[in-house]
Amino acid sequence: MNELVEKMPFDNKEENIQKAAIALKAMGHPLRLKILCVLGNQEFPVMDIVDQVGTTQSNVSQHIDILREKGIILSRREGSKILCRVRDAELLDLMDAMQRTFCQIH
Amino acid sequence: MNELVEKMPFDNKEENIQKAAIALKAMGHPLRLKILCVLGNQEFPVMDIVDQVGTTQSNVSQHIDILREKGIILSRREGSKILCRVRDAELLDLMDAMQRTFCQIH
DNA sequence: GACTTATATTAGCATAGTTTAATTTTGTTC
DNA sequence: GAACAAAATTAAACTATGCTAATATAAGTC
Repeated sequence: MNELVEKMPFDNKEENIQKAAIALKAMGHPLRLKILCVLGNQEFPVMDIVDQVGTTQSNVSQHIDILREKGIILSRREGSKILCRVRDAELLDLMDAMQRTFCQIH
Repeated sequence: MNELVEKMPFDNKEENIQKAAIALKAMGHPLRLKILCVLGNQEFPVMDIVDQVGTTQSNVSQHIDILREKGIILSRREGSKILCRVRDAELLDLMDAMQRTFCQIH
């Protein structure tokens, strides 16, 4: 139809762009990214995260809520604690790639 | 020093987190992400991008400025046109990985 | 140098996101 | 069920972003 279509290696369907932008936006906040880094490939209670990131329980809770809402992290209750973890291994790999791409000297 | 340190596979140095968060935030906007998808691995004048993304020249110009400022895209003048492109191949690879991670059915 | 094309800049307004502080809910232990 | 611990919720204040419309700059053409 349009010769530009063939030249575009990246899918630019509105729906996909929206999805990706929502996820990137969720991760694109220093405190939320720090929460993700603290979690890494493990599962931690909210309390532990609060201790690591250096802000209030309320603030962490709100940011965790955003990450959960956007599907970046999962959480489950265990007794009186809520355990959080990064969604899946694929996302952990992506975080690794992000680190390499954005945190090296260019 | 602390047994948690060894358990953390992800670098959580403040400086790196800041850097990555800034980049992710820049990419985490639908219009900016669309600009990046339109660019792909090619170089295009601002005008072409405006035509593709469906908003005003002023708006595109401002978003391009943000992407440039955060080091996501590069641009150069050629005559009366400004040609834009995604920073480097590594970032293109990352965009590819982002697509896979965020745009597939999970 | 007037006209056109391409891009950038500015200011104002509207909306969204962030943090703080206080309160509430949920679960556990005695 | 009182007291405590863990997490969530709410509201208010603050800050940042995004968009529009208008204007400015820069280069190319006649």
